[in-house]
Amino acid sequence: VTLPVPDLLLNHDQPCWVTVLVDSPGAQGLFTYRQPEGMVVRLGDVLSVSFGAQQVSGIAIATQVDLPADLLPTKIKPIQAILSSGFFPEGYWPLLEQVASYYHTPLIQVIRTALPPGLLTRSQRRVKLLTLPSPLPALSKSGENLLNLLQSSKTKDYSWVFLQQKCKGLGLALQELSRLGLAEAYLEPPRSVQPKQQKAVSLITTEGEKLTPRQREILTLLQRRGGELWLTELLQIAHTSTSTVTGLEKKGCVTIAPQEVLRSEAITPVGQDQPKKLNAAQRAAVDRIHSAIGQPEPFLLHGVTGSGKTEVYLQAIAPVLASGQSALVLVPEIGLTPQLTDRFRARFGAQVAVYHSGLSEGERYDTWRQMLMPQAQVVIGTRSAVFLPMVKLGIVILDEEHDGSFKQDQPQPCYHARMVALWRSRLSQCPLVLGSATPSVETWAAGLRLLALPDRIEARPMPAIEVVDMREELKAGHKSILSQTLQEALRDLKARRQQGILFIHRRGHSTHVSCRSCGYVMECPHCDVKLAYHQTHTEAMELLRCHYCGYSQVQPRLCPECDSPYFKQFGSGTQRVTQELARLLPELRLLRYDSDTTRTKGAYRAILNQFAQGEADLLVGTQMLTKGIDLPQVTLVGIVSADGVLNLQDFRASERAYQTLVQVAGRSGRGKTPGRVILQTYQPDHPVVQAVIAQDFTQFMQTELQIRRIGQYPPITQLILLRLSGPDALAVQRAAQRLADRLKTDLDPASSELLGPNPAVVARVSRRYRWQILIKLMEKNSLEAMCKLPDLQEMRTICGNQVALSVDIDPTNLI
DNA sequence: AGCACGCCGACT
DNA sequence: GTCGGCGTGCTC
Repeated sequence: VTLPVPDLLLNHDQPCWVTVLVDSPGAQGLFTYRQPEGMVVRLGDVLSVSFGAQQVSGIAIATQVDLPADLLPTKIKPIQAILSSGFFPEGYWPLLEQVASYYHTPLIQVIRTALPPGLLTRSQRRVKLLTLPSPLPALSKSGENLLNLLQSSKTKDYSWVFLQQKCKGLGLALQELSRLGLAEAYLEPPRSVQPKQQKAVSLITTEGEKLTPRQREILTLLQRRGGELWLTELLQIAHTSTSTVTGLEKKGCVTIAPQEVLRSEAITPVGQDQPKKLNAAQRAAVDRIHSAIGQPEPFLLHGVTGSGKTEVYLQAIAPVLASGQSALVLVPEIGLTPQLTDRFRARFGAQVAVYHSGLSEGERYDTWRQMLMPQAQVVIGTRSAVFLPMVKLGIVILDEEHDGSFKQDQPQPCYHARMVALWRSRLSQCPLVLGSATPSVETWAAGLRLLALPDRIEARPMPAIEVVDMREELKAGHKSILSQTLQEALRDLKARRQQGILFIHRRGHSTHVSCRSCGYVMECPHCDVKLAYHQTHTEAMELLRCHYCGYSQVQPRLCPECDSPYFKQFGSGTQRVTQELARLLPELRLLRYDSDTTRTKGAYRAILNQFAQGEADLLVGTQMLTKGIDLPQVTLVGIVSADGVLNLQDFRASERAYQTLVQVAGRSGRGKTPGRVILQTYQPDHPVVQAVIAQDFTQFMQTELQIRRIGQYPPITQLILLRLSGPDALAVQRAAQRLADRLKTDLDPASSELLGPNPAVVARVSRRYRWQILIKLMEKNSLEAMCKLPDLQEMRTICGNQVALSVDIDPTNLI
């Protein structure tokens, strides 16, 4: 489909048929609808149409004067409603098309990803309980079952899909209940997010005949407040009621009209901030970005930890805003970087908006609309923000560009925000700045213009990295997981009233639970993975949770296999370390910073604030500590064990380990006092450890690229991962085989390689069996070399309807 | 997704 | 001989 220029009005002189891209799972495609009289549909509008038995959303794509010959006019249904108009700015469609074609995803699915959630909707079939007669009539088994199920719900109302899973023979059971008048099925109409309206009172004149003293009072109050107030505000300030104000409206003194209000996150007031003085490298970087304004030039801003990248972003953006254009700033996880948003707000004030999945549907909808306004704005957002419809985009910044969360690997499109950002910069003719202390191999190899910040700000030194060989510790008879060196350093910390960070790597996210008597390991009943142990801090309950499907259960006291009481979580990083710390250094005050303690909203900020105010000496945490937190008072970073990071089995293992270690180490010595890093490992000679100590990024990249070249891995080659899954193991395996056979005939063996089909590493998730096929394309000429795959629809047909297929271009997660 | 249509197995 | 399961296909 080629999408239209959105602003064309449909022609009303002739009978007008509208081609609609319908959003329905089974039938993504184009359907023709009639534009009813009195309705003005614009191309690009989000519509509500009836489709089969349900109401679905669709996008107006094109118009036709004549109906295609194979369609009878009587079959055509009218458009039900326009849900939203003008949601796509000019020049936006090519971006969606690019994403759809590169990532082999149906266009409507790309649109669904791009638009704020809740805008595209469909009707839902639901069942609700009507009455409950006290002498219960005789019911069949399934009827009784359904009745009980409905009663157990608070709202006495369930979706059809949900009941289908719970209740065998649902159709029959419902027929029975509805015959007796007990329950009924209904179609819930689609409900889409709408702008929030509030009544506003505007002053027309303070003069009028027969005004009461109270009314005069209100008018002067309104005048003093600038002539316009929300009705609710006015009522509160003037201590009056609606009737008085409507009285004023009748006398023609004021108007009361609904106005759109924006639902936006409450802004925490932050102080004013002035541009800081730049060092030479920062100055050069800012200047080069400025000279590229108006051109689609991509830059790699490679600045060591603490080199002041944020200040470069801020000053790069300033003239863009001054010229009336907007800036898009992408970050890995907004919750983890409250400090960044604070700095942007302190510099640019109310022009700064945020956009991420933590916002409510209404807030995301409103931010989207806000971005359609022509004035200059800054938006800071996560991956999905790359699709925000900035009208005049002047610069795109992608911070921590190496971070894995920019890649979506779950529903299609499996896009990488960095790639989409590159396309946006081209379509908007504006520079793109990729920033990182540890750029990804892909970006490094792409040969972008390099802006280097080799030194920390104010010429502060990089922290000294000391490696502690844990084998020597053991030989010397020290069995603690905290080496003598680290213990001393921690003691020293307390003595000097300084603060430190202790980094613990937990493989995956957490630890598993096993029996010390028989070796039994708790696994998820729906997936082929071990359950992870979590201690909930609210209720002192021990939970086991599956990270793949969300299943959770209370930790059993005894082993389910052999009833042994020695049934405990195993190798827990955080817990073992905190126990050890309590034993060896009881005077040290700790704060935990990990997924268990930061689960609730705002917890990150709270913990960081506590730490910043000196309520603890040591911050103990996991991976999250690597994500761009800036704590100038930290002088010591301890890495309890680098080994967990080093021993991952993936061609990107070295790259990830290097990034993690360098980022953690970089938290040390960002303030005036020089920092120190103590890295404990059993493999001090490991090349990654050596590279981290040497603090020579270019050298590390050269070696790494060499390894990728020899092993024929990305970015030298390009990967495509086809994931198949379904409830029937054999059906999935056979579909994978059929698909692989078909691909073999399509792909040129000289330039590509087919690996698999193989069962996925985690072979079962949520009771679905998973297989995968990996395609390796040997030649990769540009960052976005396109590959020739069979049509998605065709591949899905080969898989059959009980096996789902998803295409992941440039996968980063091969599990 | 939700529904109609149509083909096989268990019951009156 | 019929009822009702569920696999297949269509929805402007």
